[in-house]
Amino acid sequence: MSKNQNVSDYKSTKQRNKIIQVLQDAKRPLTAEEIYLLVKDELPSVVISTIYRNMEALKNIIVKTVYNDGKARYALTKEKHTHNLICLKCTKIIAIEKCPLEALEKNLSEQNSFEILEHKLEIYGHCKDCR
Amino acid sequence: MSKNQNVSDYKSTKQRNKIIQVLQDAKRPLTAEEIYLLVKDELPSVVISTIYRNMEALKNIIVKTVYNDGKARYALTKEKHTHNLICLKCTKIIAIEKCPLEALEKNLSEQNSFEILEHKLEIYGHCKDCR
DNA sequence: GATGCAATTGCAACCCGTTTGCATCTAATT
DNA sequence: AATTAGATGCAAACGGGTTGCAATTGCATC
Ligand SMILES: [Mn+2]
Ligand SMILES: [Mn+2]
Ligand SMILES: [Zn+2]
Ligand SMILES: [Zn+2]
Repeated sequence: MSKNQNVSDYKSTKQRNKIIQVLQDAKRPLTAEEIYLLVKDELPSVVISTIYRNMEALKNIIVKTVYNDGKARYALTKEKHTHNLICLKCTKIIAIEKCPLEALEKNLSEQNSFEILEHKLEIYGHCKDCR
Repeated sequence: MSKNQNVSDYKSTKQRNKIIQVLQDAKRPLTAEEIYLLVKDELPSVVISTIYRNMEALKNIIVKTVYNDGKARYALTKEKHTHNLICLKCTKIIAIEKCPLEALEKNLSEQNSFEILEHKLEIYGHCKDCR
């Protein structure tokens, strides 16, 4: 713990700042590998464990979702959260702008005495081109 | 391919039959490890790769979902599909009986020209005991 | 019931996304 | 400039899942 009034002991490093920037610029949740490659463009010496450790360090502002391919995706919490239609044939991903659950969470929460903090929703099927 | 009229070349083995029975008796989606241990009670020589290979062989009647803990859960498709409220503190799992998406899938499908085959929904938060 | 053969299994090695120990570096405070 | 706790790079380890291979078994055919 620090002796002063700082809320956190987190330091501002070039790796961490670039990671946040990459996530801000992202149009969809990114894998650790994707973040790693984008950060590496600017900071060639970065390693992937730095990405993972920052996902943990920044977990208060990041939402993590493990897809069915076994890889986690990371996105900034403040970014408008979207869900995806994922094509099982061509793996194309179509973002859904409006979260279909928003309207339902209140009821769900009350009926089950459960404080809902986050949720994970992906929809799988065949896209227009693959039917 | 077989020469006769069989729809599939799948054999009925004691391992496979027991795996299906375990899934039928399950009250919630099970991990490969959980299935393995339950099958092992009756067939001590079974190995976990047999479980995984059967999850693949039986994929037409099984739905697989990878949770945020990185482990996949397996359930029979024909079983009433449920979703879970998962407590982030005590990992308790509360099943939701009615799928909140059913009502929305039709619209979603039409608006995006996407044939929806399955979906994955988990909700994370704090349960009554952990708030 | 014996034969033939492809599907299945057990076993061990492997894969790959993620985590961790440790020495070094660096941001931030004094 | 000195101090020091947090952050990084690197390499090794972890763990859920996969795979090559030889032996076994279900099942169709005789
Ligand atoms: Mn949502
Ligand atoms: Mn559903
Ligand atoms: Zn497609
Ligand atoms: Zn709880």
